[in-house]
Amino acid sequence: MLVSLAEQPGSGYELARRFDRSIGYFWQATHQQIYKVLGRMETAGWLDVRTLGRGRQDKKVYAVNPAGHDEILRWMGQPGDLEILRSTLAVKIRAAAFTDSPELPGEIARHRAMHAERLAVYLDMERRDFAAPETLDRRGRVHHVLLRGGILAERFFLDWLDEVVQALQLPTTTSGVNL
Amino acid sequence: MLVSLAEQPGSGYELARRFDRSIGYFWQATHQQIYKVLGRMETAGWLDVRTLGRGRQDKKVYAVNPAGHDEILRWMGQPGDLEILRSTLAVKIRAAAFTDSPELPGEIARHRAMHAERLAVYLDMERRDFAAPETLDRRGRVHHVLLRGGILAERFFLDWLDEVVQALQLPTTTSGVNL
DNA sequence: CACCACTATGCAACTAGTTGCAGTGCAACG
DNA sequence: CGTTGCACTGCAACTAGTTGCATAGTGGTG
Repeated sequence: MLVSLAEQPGSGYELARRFDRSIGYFWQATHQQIYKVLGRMETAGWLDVRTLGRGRQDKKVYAVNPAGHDEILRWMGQPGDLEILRSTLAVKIRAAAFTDSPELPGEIARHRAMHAERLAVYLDMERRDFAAPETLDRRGRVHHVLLRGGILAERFFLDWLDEVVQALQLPTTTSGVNL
Repeated sequence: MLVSLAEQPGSGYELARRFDRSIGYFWQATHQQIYKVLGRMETAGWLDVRTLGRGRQDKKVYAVNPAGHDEILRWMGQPGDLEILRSTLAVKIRAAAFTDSPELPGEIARHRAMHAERLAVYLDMERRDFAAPETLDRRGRVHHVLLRGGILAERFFLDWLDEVVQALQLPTTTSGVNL
């Protein structure tokens, strides 16, 4: 999976930061996870490494080699799992059918606010980097459509949380216009 | 987390099946996972067990006791992680910026079809079980709003995949009207 | 009555992912 | 020129979750 990201070479650290952008909405990984996978893929022979040892500071730059490229194609060829959605908040809401937790409304509001903030960030990115979608090349269109996924996802969460607030007849604290 | 589901008593097997319904859209677990967590929670003293041993067939019915109920309240009191979205398909799409995989369009169509099918199932459930939302009690409203989450989620996936198809200028294979 | 599907539980071994810690070297701030 | 912050890598120990297997009773079909 990380293969697809080492596609454009870089160090583990850079990869971790890149995760926050491009596909952070659809896949998340800590730097630990990345270093582990990087190591595994190196021993599998899919990556080439150059160690830039200026001084004693070691920075390992990984690049996908032909074997790695083959592996990507093989992986893309086989069917993958359906998208996974996971929400502890939903479980808490479920529990609200039985239990009365005074903190739940606040928690819902918190989630709503965070999703709203993310949406704002993503929309900003879209405005800045993808102002003219028609002029984009394939690479640009791919990046744009992934960002679109992030935007639609956040909108989904907001819409849903608004329905939740309504259904539980909670005070409409921070609900407002989305777009 | 499973606590909230053992709220209405049942055996591990029943829990696993219940997962497929109520909150399957927001949390998934195999029966293995459930048996493990059930065991852990029993030793933690949050559950009471009655073993129905008709013949030698052992069926363990779990029920949350007061200590378990306290634990649920405690858990609901602390802030939880943001909703997590995870899609290997998105990673493959990302890879499509560099690589040309002949199977990718089919894979996208497959995912789209599966999401469409799920959406149809959920809408059916809504039509059958929640025809008159105004008449629902708290419990019913909670179940309904969770189902709404599933519906909105599937719609989000469909919308997004349609954008993907358009962005990659793939033949519009199975795309159609959603609702 | 042989076979299959379903209800029902669980172990063992594994992979994936998280958390906490720990270190280095560089650049900027005051 | 000491401290802070950040780029950079990694180990060790853990929790979560998956996969494959084993087992057993029950009810229905051909």
